[in-house]
Amino acid sequence: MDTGLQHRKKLAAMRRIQEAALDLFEEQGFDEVAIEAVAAAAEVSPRTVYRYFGTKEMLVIWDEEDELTPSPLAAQFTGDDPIGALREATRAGFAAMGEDELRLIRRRVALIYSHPSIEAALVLNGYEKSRAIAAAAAPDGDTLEVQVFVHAFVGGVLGAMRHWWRSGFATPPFTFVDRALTLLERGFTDPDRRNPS
Amino acid sequence: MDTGLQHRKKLAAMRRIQEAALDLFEEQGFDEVAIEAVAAAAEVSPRTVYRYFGTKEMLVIWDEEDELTPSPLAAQFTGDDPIGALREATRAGFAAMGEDELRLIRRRVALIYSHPSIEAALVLNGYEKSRAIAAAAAPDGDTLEVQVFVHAFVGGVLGAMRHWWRSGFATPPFTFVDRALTLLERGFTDPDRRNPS
DNA sequence: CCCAGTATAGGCAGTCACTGCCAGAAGGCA
DNA sequence: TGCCTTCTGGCAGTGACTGCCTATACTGGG
Repeated sequence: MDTGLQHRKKLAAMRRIQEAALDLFEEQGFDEVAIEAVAAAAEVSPRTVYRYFGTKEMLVIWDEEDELTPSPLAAQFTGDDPIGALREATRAGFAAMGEDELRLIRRRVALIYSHPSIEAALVLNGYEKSRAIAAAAAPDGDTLEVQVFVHAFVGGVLGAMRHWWRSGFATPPFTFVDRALTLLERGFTDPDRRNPS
Repeated sequence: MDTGLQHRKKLAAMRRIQEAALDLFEEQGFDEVAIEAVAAAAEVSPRTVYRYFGTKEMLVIWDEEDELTPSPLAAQFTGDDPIGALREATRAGFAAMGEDELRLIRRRVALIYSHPSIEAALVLNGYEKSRAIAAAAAPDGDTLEVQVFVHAFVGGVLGAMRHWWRSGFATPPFTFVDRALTLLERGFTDPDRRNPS
């Protein structure tokens, strides 16, 4: 992992840019804010914003944690219980979060689900990462089962996050992810009677 | 349903525009073709293309069948077995298709999964429609279970379609959708041992 | 058949996301 | 300190998408 001055300055700038972007998006709306305005607020050039984030949506989606993780998931995945591994990884991830990080995530989630274009970018992001992990964990990563599982899994987790948002962030997010994973595990047979005796 | 001359002309134009668009996209690549070129090939103005399809991605995603259906799904959904209803609707849908329609779908699917931006638009499209159906079918359409189910279902079906594409369209598409729905029904407990004795 | 009244297509100009290119500045390293 | 690599900023360009206005095509009634 790179720890030189350049890299640290870049991360600091990205944090500053994302902060400025979230402020402006919340204040004026995602579509009403031009990248130029974000760049001005963060005191960098528009060109740099694009170099760092690639797309406007990534200003919201980008998560600093993702920079670090060298896919601890892929390793766990070779085991017998991928969903369990996922559950544990998610639990640990949320548990390790401070209140500041959680607040940042809430801001980002609210923006994501209020703006279809951002949600679309997030879904795709999830598909790609998950497929990469699946490919790393299983050599036969192209079976129907794996494709369906990856897509359903990403969909399920994003559905849980969406519900977390819709419910005003009332409950800790892991609760929802946990329940979503349980649903995926058990299957959707007769969803109208989901809580048997 | 509108059946006036204007409406019929519009649909005819949309078919012509989509046909022209698919030809050009396959020939030169989605990103390399400007809307202006599509409009020229279909002999309409660029402004009209946007009025009809809204976005470039919709040129690929748009399905004429969707125009007609007044959501026969929503009605079936109130029953005890939504997945069964889905399965039956999908089966009937594919069965009613002629070879021409199937060929058209294959072209569109190939383009969709070759271009992330189109796939993203399709996912979102699926989410929205499914949520609308869910809301129409269930008054409490905002529970975690419904959100997770809708997202997982759309993801699962799109994963199946992706696999259909990856496998070179070798098997009839309903086979994959059927298996995907079965996976969703039964759940993903221990996906490494999916085919028990 | 014709005549309002309404809906629709085309043209124009503008905004903005995003990109390739080049010159200048700054970090890394001996 | 000085060279080399890497990164930032400015510039010009492409193309998706939109609002506005005019011309044209359809529609329903006489």
